[in-house]
Amino acid sequence: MGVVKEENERLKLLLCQIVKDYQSLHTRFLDVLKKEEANKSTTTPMVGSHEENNEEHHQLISLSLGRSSSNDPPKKQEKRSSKEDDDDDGKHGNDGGGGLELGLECKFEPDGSIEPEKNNNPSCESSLGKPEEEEKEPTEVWPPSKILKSLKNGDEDVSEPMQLKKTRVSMNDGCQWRKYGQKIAKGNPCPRAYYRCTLSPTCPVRKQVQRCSDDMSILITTYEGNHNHPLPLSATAMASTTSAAASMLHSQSSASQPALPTSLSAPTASLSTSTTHLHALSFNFSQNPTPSHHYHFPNSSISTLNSHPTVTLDLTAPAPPHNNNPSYFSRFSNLPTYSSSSSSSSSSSSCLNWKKTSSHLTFGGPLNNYPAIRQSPPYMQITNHQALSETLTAAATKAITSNPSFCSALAAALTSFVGNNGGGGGTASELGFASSSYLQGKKPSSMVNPHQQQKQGSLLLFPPSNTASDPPAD
DNA sequence: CGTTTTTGACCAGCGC
DNA sequence: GCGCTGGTCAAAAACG
Repeated sequence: MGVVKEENERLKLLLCQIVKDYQSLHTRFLDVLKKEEANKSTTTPMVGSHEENNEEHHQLISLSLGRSSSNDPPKKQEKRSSKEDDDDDGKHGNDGGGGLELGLECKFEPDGSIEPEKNNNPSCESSLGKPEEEEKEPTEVWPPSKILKSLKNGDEDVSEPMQLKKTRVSMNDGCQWRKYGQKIAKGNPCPRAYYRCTLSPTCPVRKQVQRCSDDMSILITTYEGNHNHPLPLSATAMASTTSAAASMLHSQSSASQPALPTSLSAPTASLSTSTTHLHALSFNFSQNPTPSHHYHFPNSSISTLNSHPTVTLDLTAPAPPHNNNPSYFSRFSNLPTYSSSSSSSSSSSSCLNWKKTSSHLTFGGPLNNYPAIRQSPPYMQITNHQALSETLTAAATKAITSNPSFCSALAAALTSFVGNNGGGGGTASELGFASSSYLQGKKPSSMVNPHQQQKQGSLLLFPPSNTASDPPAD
């Protein structure tokens, strides 16, 4: 039904355009007739001149169609013929040379579909299509083979064959992963991919990658387990950044709701990313009835408003002069699962849904326990927000500036983590987070604006290190 | 030829 | 018990 509706909408738009085109042509035709009448009244009617006028007439009409004859929909020619039924001597001799153009912009493919390179990314604008024709394509699963196929059909990617050939996944989060399964999950037409960490044969870390159903340019990554081996530097850098963020979230949540572990609602992370710049990151903690704490990384935020902690990384908009005003973030707070940046430039959003297992939320993260770092208890107690914010700022800045993927990507995410019990002292067997990351070289360009192809990146949230966490307060 | 991805099958947990 | 769903396995295919 969705597909049919969309097709219907497209046809409606097309019909509107054709009608408009027809009216325009009709007006021009009347003008031509008037001119012709005027000429007739001032010159002696002769056969030769009549033919000449006819020829001119045909030419004008033909030019006014403004479309190549080969692609003209039959309807148009019919219209023209009906207009010229008084001299139907077969004149399809439109020389098609320059002249007036009332082109519809959209090309008709042999199969009847509208050509403008459809872009599944709602935030992308086709440079060919009319804005009103840019409707969301139905969500669709994009296996690599299909992606490649679709890319081959397009012409915009011819200049980037390297990207097309690359089908293997390379998760740029500092670890190496091997895909071991794929499944269509309920509620999301995009398949969920399952990866194992291959840095160590015995590493139990798993991660799941799935496209956001709302914006398929966004990938949602969920980690589970703990690495039993050293992490690469790149992963460590991100870990230091994201663990701090996670710590803050967790701290806030646990501090305010120590006895209600399961009441920590699945946080929603939304992030906007730009194609080239990561502007900043900001953390806004507001919890009733306590005053809000706001940590500012320009244009981005992580907030734990009430029961819906939200992480927002707006990497597109320039930093407002004083965006530590909570209202700046209000648009992102309390969003159910998804929020979109209002960025006028290319942007996309992601929603990260927390996975809830049993009675506790889990997110896993590429946790690194090795060699001596033990997984932190489910609750981290952070008492000095100011100090932490500074640490976080430094860590984030360092990680962001040192890792190009941050700059090119978007993506990112969030989270929360959680313990599996509220009373503290639980088994703490699960700790994690979700984040957005990207599939390098696997991103179907048919789904993104070419200008956005560099936007994907990753922001990984790692569990806090021992230095940033304490045992549960209670 | 070794590694990785794909994909159908299998299994377990859960709700009805 | 049955069906649905999510996670994993493993053989085949694809890739480099």
